[in-house]
Amino acid sequence: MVTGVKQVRPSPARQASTRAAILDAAEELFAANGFTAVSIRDIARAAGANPGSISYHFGSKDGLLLEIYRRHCAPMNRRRGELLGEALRVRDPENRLEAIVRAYIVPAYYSSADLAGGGARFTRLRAVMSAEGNEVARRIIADTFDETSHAFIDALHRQLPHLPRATLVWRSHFLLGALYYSLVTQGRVTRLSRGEADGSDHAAAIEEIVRASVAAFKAPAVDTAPGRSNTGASPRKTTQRS
Amino acid sequence: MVTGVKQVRPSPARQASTRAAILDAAEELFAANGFTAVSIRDIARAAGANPGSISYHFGSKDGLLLEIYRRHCAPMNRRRGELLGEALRVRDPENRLEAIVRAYIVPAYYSSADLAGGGARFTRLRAVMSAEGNEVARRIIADTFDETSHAFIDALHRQLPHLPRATLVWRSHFLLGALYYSLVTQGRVTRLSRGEADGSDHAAAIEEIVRASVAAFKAPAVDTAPGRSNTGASPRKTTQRS
DNA sequence: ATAGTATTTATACGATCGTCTAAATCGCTG
DNA sequence: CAGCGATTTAGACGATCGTATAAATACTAT
Repeated sequence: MVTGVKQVRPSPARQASTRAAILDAAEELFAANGFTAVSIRDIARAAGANPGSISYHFGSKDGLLLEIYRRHCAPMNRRRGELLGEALRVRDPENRLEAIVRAYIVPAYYSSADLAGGGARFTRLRAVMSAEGNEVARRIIADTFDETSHAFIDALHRQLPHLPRATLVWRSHFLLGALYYSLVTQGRVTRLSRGEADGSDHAAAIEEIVRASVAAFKAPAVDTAPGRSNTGASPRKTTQRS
Repeated sequence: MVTGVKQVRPSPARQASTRAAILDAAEELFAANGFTAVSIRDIARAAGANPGSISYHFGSKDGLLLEIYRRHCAPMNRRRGELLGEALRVRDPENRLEAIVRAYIVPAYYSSADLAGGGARFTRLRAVMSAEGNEVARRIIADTFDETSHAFIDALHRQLPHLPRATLVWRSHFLLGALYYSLVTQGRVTRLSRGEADGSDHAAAIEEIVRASVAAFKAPAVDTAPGRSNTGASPRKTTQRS
């Protein structure tokens, strides 16, 4: 069955360039339009390659997606680990919290040097695959990203020991959602702010997310006891448990 | 044709039941798997209907999606308007801010009475369409939701006049992203919290998002002047403008 | 009950999907 | 230069896609 992934060792032919062009094109197209909506032929056309060469290099469409994840996950999470290590050495607790948050966010935009600009593109792709419920992506996330997220949450927990872990998980989840959405729907920020903000300005987005997330993390935990009063919004306020 | 939802109207034929069954099935499938990945035949099978009847009732696949939006948008945004009006009448400024935020969030989970449980499902669908860059959805969002979002941001601006509008747009954007992601990836919260939190508990999710968002909105604005010092995280800190 | 309309059904169409095969071409090595 | 493995190419396969059509059926109104 054409094996799966070839062994890129003796550096043969123009293989490297075609392979990289396919990966780049697929990443861009998947991130912009979703997995199912993009055909093998679309990718081949964008990469200037033959549809058959995609099967040759990656075996299948799933194999191509898997390889896209492979080339990004390791550098991104390694960078996150480095920055988290640096953050934990920050003396001032206030600055340390921000540094931890920043260590989680920044590599999602700028992952590694050799894939210039690819960090944000790959993160956008992750957002789209997550929304589509892609099975390949789901498996990789559980295998690879949960570990990094746990390390991040542990660091937050040491920093904010008065908050339950569940609270930190929720807020990390919101942070990731905000980050994803900022990459998926960039035009809306520009439009709603009437040009006052630029939704495609990654540097600005990072600063805004950091500021908002740090404030969110520092908020007191939600009181989970039943019978809270609210502003009369929810029609069904049963406070169900487990 | 044992459809679930009744529609006691002038009751022409079994039209109402089939039509509603198709809408329900399509909404569920689109929200779970994306637009392109779900075929007309999938929907027909799930709805217990004939593929041809979808063309008959909705003209095309795009027409079906459009109708899904149509039946949800008006009730959801009307409810948001009502709750925003109530929120603005809250005396205490602290509670008023929370009420405003709640007015934006709650209808996304519980939109209207006659579409029980459909609010969260439709919001999840919006999240997925947004991620996929669906053109039908994009047009509807710009036409319908921007107005509601502007009203929401205006209310926030009156409440927090010291913050630039751009800051409020960013944070509203993050709020929406968090909300979307909490509906798209519910299992991850449960998994990362090791069962301490339930990602599918909408009531809990609302309280967590409200708490986190209110805190985020109250944070001071990001200093947009160039040359800020940071904790040494970002490799490229150029603070580019426009 | 019968006529007429609304809806559902079976079926077919052309297009496009992911994948496979075999031949052509490339780039290196002996 | 000849040979050979690596890569690219053109083409075809069956499956499935969205949609249209015409016949069959269900319902309403007279």
